[in-house]
Amino acid sequence: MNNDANSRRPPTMADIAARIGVSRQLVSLVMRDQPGASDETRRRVREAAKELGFTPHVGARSLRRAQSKDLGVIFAPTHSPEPEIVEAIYTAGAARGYDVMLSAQTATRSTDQAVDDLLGHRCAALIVIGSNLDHANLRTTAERTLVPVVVVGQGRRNQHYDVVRSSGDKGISELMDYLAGLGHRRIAYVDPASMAPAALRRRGYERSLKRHDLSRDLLSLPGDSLARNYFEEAGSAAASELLRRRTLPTAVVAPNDDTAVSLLQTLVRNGLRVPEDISVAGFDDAPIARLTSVDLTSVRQDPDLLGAAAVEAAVRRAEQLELPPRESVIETSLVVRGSTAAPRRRTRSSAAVAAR
Amino acid sequence: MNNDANSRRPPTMADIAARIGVSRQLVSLVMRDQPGASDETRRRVREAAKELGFTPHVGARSLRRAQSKDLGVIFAPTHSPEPEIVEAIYTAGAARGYDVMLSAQTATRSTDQAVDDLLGHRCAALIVIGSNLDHANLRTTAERTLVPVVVVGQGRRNQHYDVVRSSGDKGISELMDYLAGLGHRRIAYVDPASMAPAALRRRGYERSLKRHDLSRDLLSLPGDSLARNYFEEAGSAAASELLRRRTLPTAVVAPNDDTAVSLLQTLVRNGLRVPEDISVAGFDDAPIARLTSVDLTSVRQDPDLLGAAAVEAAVRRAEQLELPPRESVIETSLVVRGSTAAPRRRTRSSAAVAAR
DNA sequence: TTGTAGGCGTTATCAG
DNA sequence: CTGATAACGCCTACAA
Repeated sequence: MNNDANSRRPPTMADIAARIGVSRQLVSLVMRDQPGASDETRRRVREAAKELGFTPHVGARSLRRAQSKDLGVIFAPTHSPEPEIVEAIYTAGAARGYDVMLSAQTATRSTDQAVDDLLGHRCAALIVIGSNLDHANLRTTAERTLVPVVVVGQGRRNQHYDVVRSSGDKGISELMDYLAGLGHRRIAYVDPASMAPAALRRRGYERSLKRHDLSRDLLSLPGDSLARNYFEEAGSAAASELLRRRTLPTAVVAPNDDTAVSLLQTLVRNGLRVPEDISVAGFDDAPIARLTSVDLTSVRQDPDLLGAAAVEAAVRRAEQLELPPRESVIETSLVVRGSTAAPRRRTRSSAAVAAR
Repeated sequence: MNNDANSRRPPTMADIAARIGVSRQLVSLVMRDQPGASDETRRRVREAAKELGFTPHVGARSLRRAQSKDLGVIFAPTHSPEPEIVEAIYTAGAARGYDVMLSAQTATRSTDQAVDDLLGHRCAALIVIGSNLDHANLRTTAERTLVPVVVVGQGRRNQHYDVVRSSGDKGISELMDYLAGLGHRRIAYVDPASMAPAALRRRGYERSLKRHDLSRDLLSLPGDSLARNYFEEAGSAAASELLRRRTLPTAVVAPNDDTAVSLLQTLVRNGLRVPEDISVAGFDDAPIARLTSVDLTSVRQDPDLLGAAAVEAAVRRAEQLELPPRESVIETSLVVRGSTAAPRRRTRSSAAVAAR
């Protein structure tokens, strides 16, 4: 009855046109929602397309079209806030009429491979999320690309690519203001040495110390940010270091939630109560911070806003290539949860630890 | 010196050919590593390609080529084991000469949209990871697709699409054997009602009860698996229910790690010690289980094997469409960590809870 | 080893 | 609204 098994060729616009007796270009018009077809014809075209299971060939389309409407996105699928930003990019892109093409960056697949993949599809712009490339590499990439590049999460304003990041310094400052306002006088800060956006956040801590006349208590953790579970191990290590002390700070801040949660859990497992004995806060407001069983105070870095800003930057320059790249800074906001509270009057907590 | 700002057109094979004075087809030959060009010519072509920043237009290529070498992958970027499976698919696909095209499934982007996206690129096969579609929908999708569909993580053998899943029932059985072997006689099981692969895992629990002559203790949790943090909330809710009891089981098993970790944390926050007072185990061996501060015993569901099996199924049917779909079952393995131990002789733990 | 010719499915232009 | 024609960049076949 049907064609044989080898008629696996997907239907084309010509097939639709033949089926309902109109021209190919009319079908094309309808598929693009362009004026020039009657409502009745539109209906018949759409109906036939559905019956045949027609899907436009995007390769042919991009071959013919002058300009692409695709945003290429490079991301690390298993790296904490990146998938959320990707979802936001889909939403923001759709709102501006852009499709999204994903390309993963993994242990066995370099950023350059992902770039070539997306360039091969002739994307209108590239959005690179949390790349492990440094500025020199990113610059080289942006130069060979011919297409605007937007870097999300790291970097500073420069003339080669757009930068979209959150205001980590101000976010940490606000968190410190809140803790100091609660009465905390000794606030420790965990610093995972090899984390790209960490420098900015630490600056927020350092400046807050002066503003509130607090003493500095920096726990610097070495390591490789690409190593599996680096952030979590940094949190555990910081907790262990604290637990070895005779007196504890009344609060600890970490520049990401993975580290903060790991720190918090290690403290709790060792008999401390949070926030009664010690307050803990993080950065990101990652899903893990929102768990009712974690309930971590954190500085929210809105993935939706980051994604939207990245799309805006990409579209802006895709449509006007001569514009210079910009830097977009996304405001953070403090999310107070149950892991922080006013310190106790006397440092009974440290006594409790010493007694263990 | 150079062309003007509007010469943003990416270089083509013709440009390369013109530059070094050879024919376009020779360039094509070289780019495809086909025989028919001298080594010297090859070198010059590659050099010119690099200088010009040439990237082959995959749209044009797919338009011309008879068969595609792309695997389309549909996944939910923020859903726990999926990104890891995606990474594995990249590796396995590359080993077989296939590229990977990703398309995300989000709260605002349906599976069908992702399917259309990938079909538009004329992928050779579709791999659908953890879709929220039921069998009827998946079947309809597979039928309209003309291209083989592989479903990862759920479903049973059928004649419309391939199924690649892990042996959840056997995995849970093995875990139960281990716990019973430690001396546990009362083992509770958390069952998030709306989780796709949960039914199979629960069957493993049920069967183990008979084998070890244990009494059944099933905590059934309602909810919508697409809701944010559903699994975590299920874990917290299960913990709360346990804490209300006068006597506790000596062990609790959950069919995924998110639920198990949330359960564990809630128990710890309420003063129980794990594993001294109660053992907790999960399923997935997700990264979160490996945190030193969580250290959760779990049933490992190897994302690399799942990804490799999915690629194998996809390639197999892409290259021989007439073959019937198969079901591939990936063996799980028990990963014992610190959250499980032999129960205490007397149920002091329950007394401790009652005293709170 | 190189050249010539044609076509993949779509978009675009222009005259009817 | 249709029909004719061309083009996008690449691949394939075949002839030189």
